[in-house]
Amino acid sequence: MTDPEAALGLAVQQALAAEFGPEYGTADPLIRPSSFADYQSNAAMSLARAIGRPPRDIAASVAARLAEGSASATVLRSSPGEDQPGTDLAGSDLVGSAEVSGPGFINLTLRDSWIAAQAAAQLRDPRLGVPEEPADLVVVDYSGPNVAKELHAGHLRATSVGDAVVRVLEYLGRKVVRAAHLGDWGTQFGMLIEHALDVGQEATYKQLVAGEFTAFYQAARQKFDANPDFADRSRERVVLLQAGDEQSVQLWTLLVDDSMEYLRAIYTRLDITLTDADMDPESFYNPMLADVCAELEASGVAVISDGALCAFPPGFTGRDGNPLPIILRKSNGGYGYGSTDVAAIRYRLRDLGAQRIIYVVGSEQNLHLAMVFAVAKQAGWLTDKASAEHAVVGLMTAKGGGRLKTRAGEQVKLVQLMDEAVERANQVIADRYPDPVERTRIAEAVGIGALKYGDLSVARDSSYALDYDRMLALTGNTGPYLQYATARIRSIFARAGLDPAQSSGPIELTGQPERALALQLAGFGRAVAEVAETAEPHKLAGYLFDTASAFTTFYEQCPVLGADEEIRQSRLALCALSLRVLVTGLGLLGIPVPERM
RNA sequence: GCCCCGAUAGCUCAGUGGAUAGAGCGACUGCCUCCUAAGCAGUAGGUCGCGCGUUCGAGUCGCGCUCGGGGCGCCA
Repeated sequence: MTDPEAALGLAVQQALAAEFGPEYGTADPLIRPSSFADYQSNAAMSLARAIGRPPRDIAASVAARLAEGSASATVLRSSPGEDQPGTDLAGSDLVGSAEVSGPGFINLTLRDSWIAAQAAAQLRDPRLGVPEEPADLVVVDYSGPNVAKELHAGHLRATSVGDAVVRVLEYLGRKVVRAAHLGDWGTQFGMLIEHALDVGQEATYKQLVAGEFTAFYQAARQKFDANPDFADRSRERVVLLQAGDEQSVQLWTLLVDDSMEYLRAIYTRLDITLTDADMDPESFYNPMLADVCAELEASGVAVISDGALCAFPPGFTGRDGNPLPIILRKSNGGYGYGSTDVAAIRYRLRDLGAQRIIYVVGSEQNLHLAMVFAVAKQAGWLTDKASAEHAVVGLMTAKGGGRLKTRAGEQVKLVQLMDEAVERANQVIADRYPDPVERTRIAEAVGIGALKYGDLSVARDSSYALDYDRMLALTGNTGPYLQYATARIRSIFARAGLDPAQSSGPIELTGQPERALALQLAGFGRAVAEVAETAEPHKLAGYLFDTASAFTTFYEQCPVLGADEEIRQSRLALCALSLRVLVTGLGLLGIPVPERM
């Protein structure tokens, strides 16, 4: 099983090396999808100057060599150490035609027999052609839940994107630590505890058990903003809490436990793989904070400024042009998010041994995270053996494009969004399934699928308005479209009384829709690997949509069950492969796949 | 004031320095005696915000603008 782009790239490199010398065997073959052929190589133009010949001449000799299939004579690896088992490059089997066009494009068409063989191999491969990557440890920080605050619509993206990234990394063989950095330890908890003391423990318990986090939080917040005395008490209360004061801890535990129950329920319904063990509460870092501060102060990374312990990573300046700090310990002795974030990155790098940390976090934290990374570098925790990256998540905006204001009631709870999604799906299928249980199950899968796919199918860093019609669409490039393709495939097998898992071909491509589908399916491994590399699930979403489109075209034009036996077997195999790619891909995005719809 | 992000079809968005910039929605025209019409085939719709530059070649890279969003010391 070989990725066509990689196979062609290697073939072009071999041709270049054979024609112009071994130094060109490592040049970028610039393989791109083409509207004039399966792929094109643009290497002739980029190498014209170095080789010292007109691009069309270069293209012509490469094309001639590719067409005659002698490229396999000298086997060159694209880079030393990069071993690709199964990259069997008999050029004569691979390239059907190579033609020069325009200023020096080489239009490359694959042989049908090669594509068919790849599809057959992919069907036999338990990994569907997805490469295996080293078991490096990757920490993915995502979702960003808070104790005593309900998840709102804006949490959806950081949650679904992070979860998709996690699933993809694990599928590729990486070792992944999920970290939902649970906000449970900041000033706001001083505020909440003070408020709880004001209203009494009994009333607090009642309100929280009823799930009215938001109301409770907002009441506290209002007092905090309006009443300086209350605000001061709150800040003092955090210090007490962080120092382990019994009464404070007791009330805090109440808040945490209730919130966890709420989060478990919503993650389960959204099919998010986060469990209790993946919660990475800020309070977890509390015992490390003093030591982190001591270490940074000893190494000179942190200094006292205005009574607070601050790190001033180089290159960051504030409004007034002065160096900008990360506050590690506040002047009253308390710790804030700067402290825990710095402690967390030390823990992840030094204690867990993470080789990569991906922060799937809102764009508004860009500066803060850049400073955290800078401090980690200064401290010597973040070296060139590891990486920390901010996978920026776009902000959800109000209709006009500004901030969503909680006060103005613009914040929509994530649960409301989910309910509405399922309700819309329900309406579409209201008269479709006799069994109400099955109907409910399908509506749930379709609604949640639409919601998640809607968020996962756009670049994660684009900001976006809360728009039900857009987010919950059920037709077109949507989750249900992909789900529907799988349901149709299953229906074919069900009608014939066959098990897709038993379908093995052989595969023979008798027409354009079959050929296009098989070629599309071959790109699965590349699409998955790309998501891991960039932490951008929308690339997989786009790939799956193209795959479902290719399948649907095939479905419309190539009857399966009514075909002659040989063609029937081949088409059943293509169906089986399509089904596995789509189901696996949707699984990697965390989108449920109903059997029928 | 400084920093980060964005501006592509009526709307929402893709787009790896390559040829004639693509989807979906919406609009319009067709398609259910045929494996599920949540579908398919087709039509219309673009000075890729503006200017200059780099390049054989720029929606893509650089610089300067305009407009919008976000951020910039004890909230997270």
